[in-house]
Amino acid sequence: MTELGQKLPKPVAMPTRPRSAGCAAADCAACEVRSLTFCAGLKPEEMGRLAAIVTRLNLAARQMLFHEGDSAEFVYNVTHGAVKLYKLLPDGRRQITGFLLAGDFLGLAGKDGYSYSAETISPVELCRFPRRKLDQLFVVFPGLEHQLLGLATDELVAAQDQMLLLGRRTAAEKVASFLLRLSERGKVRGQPGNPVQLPMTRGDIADYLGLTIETVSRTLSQMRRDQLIRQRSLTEIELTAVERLADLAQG
Amino acid sequence: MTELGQKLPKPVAMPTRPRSAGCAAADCAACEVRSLTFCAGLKPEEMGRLAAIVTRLNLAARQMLFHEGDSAEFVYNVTHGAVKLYKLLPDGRRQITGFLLAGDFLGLAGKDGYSYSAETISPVELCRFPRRKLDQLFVVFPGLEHQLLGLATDELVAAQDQMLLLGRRTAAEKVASFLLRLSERGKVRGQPGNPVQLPMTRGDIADYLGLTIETVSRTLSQMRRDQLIRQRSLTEIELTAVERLADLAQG
DNA sequence: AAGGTGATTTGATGCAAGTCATGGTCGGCA
DNA sequence: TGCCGACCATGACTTGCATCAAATCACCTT
Repeated sequence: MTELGQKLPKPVAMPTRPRSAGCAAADCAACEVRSLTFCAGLKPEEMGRLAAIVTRLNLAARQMLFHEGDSAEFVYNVTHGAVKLYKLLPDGRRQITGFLLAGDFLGLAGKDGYSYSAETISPVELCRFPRRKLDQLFVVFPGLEHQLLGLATDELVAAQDQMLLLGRRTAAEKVASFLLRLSERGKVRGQPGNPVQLPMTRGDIADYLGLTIETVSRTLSQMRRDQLIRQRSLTEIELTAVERLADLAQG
Repeated sequence: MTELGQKLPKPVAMPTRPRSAGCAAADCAACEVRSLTFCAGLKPEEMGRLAAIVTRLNLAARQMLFHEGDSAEFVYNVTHGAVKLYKLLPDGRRQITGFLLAGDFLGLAGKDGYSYSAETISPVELCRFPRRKLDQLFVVFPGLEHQLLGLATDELVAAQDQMLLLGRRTAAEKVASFLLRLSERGKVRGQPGNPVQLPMTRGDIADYLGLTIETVSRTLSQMRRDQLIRQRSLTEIELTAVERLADLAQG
């Protein structure tokens, strides 16, 4: 088990970002990640109605967006930074169910409120939509709900992949899969994709892969010895043998 | 690792069920499980349009509905029997991502086709809808897509629960959770909920919980010794101490 | 009733990953 | 500049679950 994140919500100074990218009410047209969100492919009129209900948020690292069980009043789009979603057992064991990067969506919830807690990893910028008002827009613009169903379906596919990983892959396969997936996600966002950025801690990675910190650390060390990766820094890993890494990931 | 299901698709004689419950074109109004499906709460006109595109299927046990990667041309509602969904690794390791019972929905897929294989466990009756025609109905009846988003959200919540189980629970906690969940699902369907029915094999349970057959068997034996359960038969388990079982499940 | 076959249970043993303990590294701050 | 605390790496050991190997059970078929 690892630290719980809630501990030490050290109030970090929140730098006001000068750049205004994202779904700001006045600026959705300039949003860099729009094509990845449910804001993609909307008509100008629909965009305007969306912009009218959105609130832009800036959060420092290690801030809670909401806790598991909270009534689900908002949905969010991440426009900058990284967020982790997790569930806890009463004794503190933690499972991270996802890492969100720029362009990712969160907030779908059943009748029991949010099914996970959400906490920022780095300073984050978000678009926040009141669920109630979004539901009203669905009636006028069914295409919006269609987009959302598409996102939910993608999430479901990813969740099933993660079940296969958690239930049936070995530690080395888990870590290799994780690095490759992060690399792919970088590419989709127009980033290099090869020196992979790891905004999360080893503890977060462990709780995402169903391992311990020590096993993650040892596995990365072994990959370094096997020349599969090179560690430029703690948060930056170069994949030096993507092909062999992919073989390893598949068993 | 366990048997793969594909082996021995022994052609079982398919009994033609006399009863015509389910979403048969002529009989959606009498469907026993409608309230659990996206057919719930539709207006008569919408029901009629749905009934016009549905095909009723009867399948024997151990039949494939489709394979992972197949192009996703249909979605299904299970009206009788049990279905398992699973993903395979190249070396044969298997993760079952879900068991479907009467009233459950399957077939949501991203652009790469179905993300899992689907195989019947027992004789099964299904309603099959062509995805293309369903999409056309969405344009006319947005409420249908709304229902579907609700179902997808519920599935997502369940998937996150399963990640917590696979990544962080012990073998005993996994089996206890599994039995309690099956009991709850029985209740929702108006069944007793206490002698729990297990239509799947020990191997299926193992591949669902990320364990081996032997560990599942040993864990059930231990629960029997601890008077937590009583085994009426291989497929029927009585929960004799639901409270203690729930404590065990939560760690 | 006998025999065959697959599914389940049980026991013995091994190993992958967890736990415990220690030391190193890095960044922030007085 | 040097202390401090969080994070990370690594060695020693422990253990939960997997693996391997039989035995038993459930159920068909003849």
